[in-house]
Amino acid sequence: MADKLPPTARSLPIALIRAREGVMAPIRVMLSKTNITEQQWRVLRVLDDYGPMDAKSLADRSSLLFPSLTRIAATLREKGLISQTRDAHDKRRQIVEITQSGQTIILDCAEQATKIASDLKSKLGNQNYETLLDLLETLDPSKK
Amino acid sequence: MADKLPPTARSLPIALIRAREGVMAPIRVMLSKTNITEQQWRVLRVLDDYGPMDAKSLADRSSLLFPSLTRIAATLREKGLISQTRDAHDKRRQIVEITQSGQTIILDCAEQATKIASDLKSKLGNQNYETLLDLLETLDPSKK
DNA sequence: CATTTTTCCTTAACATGTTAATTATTATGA
DNA sequence: TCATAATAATTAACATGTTAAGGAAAAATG
Repeated sequence: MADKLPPTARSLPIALIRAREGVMAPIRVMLSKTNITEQQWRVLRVLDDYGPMDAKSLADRSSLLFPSLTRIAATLREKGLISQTRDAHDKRRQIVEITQSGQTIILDCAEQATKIASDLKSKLGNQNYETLLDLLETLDPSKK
Repeated sequence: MADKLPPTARSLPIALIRAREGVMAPIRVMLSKTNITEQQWRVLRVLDDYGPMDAKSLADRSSLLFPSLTRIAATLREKGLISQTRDAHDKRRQIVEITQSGQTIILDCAEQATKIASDLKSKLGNQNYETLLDLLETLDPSKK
C-alpha cells in the first residue's frame, strides 16, 4: 500500500526528454542545411575534438550504441566525411578519422554552433549552466 | 574567427542523453519483465494519471511525436491495454482510455517504480532533485 | 600449444524518432 | 453557401534506439 507513484508531470525522465528537445531545436535548424543528422554531427564533432580513434571509444564519447554507430559510420563513409581503417596491431579494431570534407562541414557550422551554445548559456546564466552540468554528471552511469 | 566551439566533453546535449541513460536503466530492468517498452509505459502512466483524453493531449503529456504515438497506441490496443473511441462531437478526435488490464500492469509495477524514484531522489538529495527539475523546466520549449 | 573466454564489431529484428505528404473533418471568411 | 484554411490523425520513408545473436581476432587459462 501507499504506493505513491510520482506524478508524470514532475517526472525526471520526461523532464530530461523535454529539456533535450529545447536544447536540440536550434541545432536541428542549423543542421537542416547540411544534410547530416544530429547523431552524425555528434560523431564528427567528437572526431574533430579528439582526433582518430577506434570505434569503441568513438561510440562511448558520442553516447551511441555500437549498432547505431556501425550504421552511422557507414553513412558518413559513403558521404566521404570519415575514413575507416583496420588497426594493424589488432585486426579486430577499426580506426575512424574525420576527412577534410568532414572538417569543412564543422567549420561551416562553427560560427552558428558557437552562437547557439552561448545563447543557451546566457539563457540559463553561467552559474546555473555549470550547476546543471554537474547535476547531470551525477546521473551519468559511465562516470561511476 | 575565434570560433571556440565548446568541447563535446562538456556538452549539454550529450550530458542530457547520458543522464537519461542513468535514470532509465533501472526502469528498463523493471519493464523487461512486462513485455512493454519504456514509451508504452509512459503512455499508460499518463493515462492513469489524467484519465481519458484525446490523442493530441496524450502525445503532449507523454512527450511523444504524433507518428510515434499512432504506432504505440496501435500496439497497446492490440495488447488490450488501452481503448480508442471517436469523439462524438468532433469526429477527427480520438479518445484514448486505459483499460483494466493496463491498470493492472501499473499496479504490478507500482511498488518497484516507487522505490526506483525514491532511490533516485536520495541519490541526488531532495534539494538537488528539485533544483535539477527546475533547471530542466527552464529548457522545456513547451513551457514558454 | 590447444581450448576457452573475452573483446571488437557486424547483422538482424523490431520499436521509436523525425520530417513530409495525405486524408478526413471542422472552422473561417468572402 | 462555397471555397479556403486550419486541425486531428494516419501513413510513408528513412535514421536511430535497443536487445540478441553471430563472427573474427586477441587474450587468458590449462
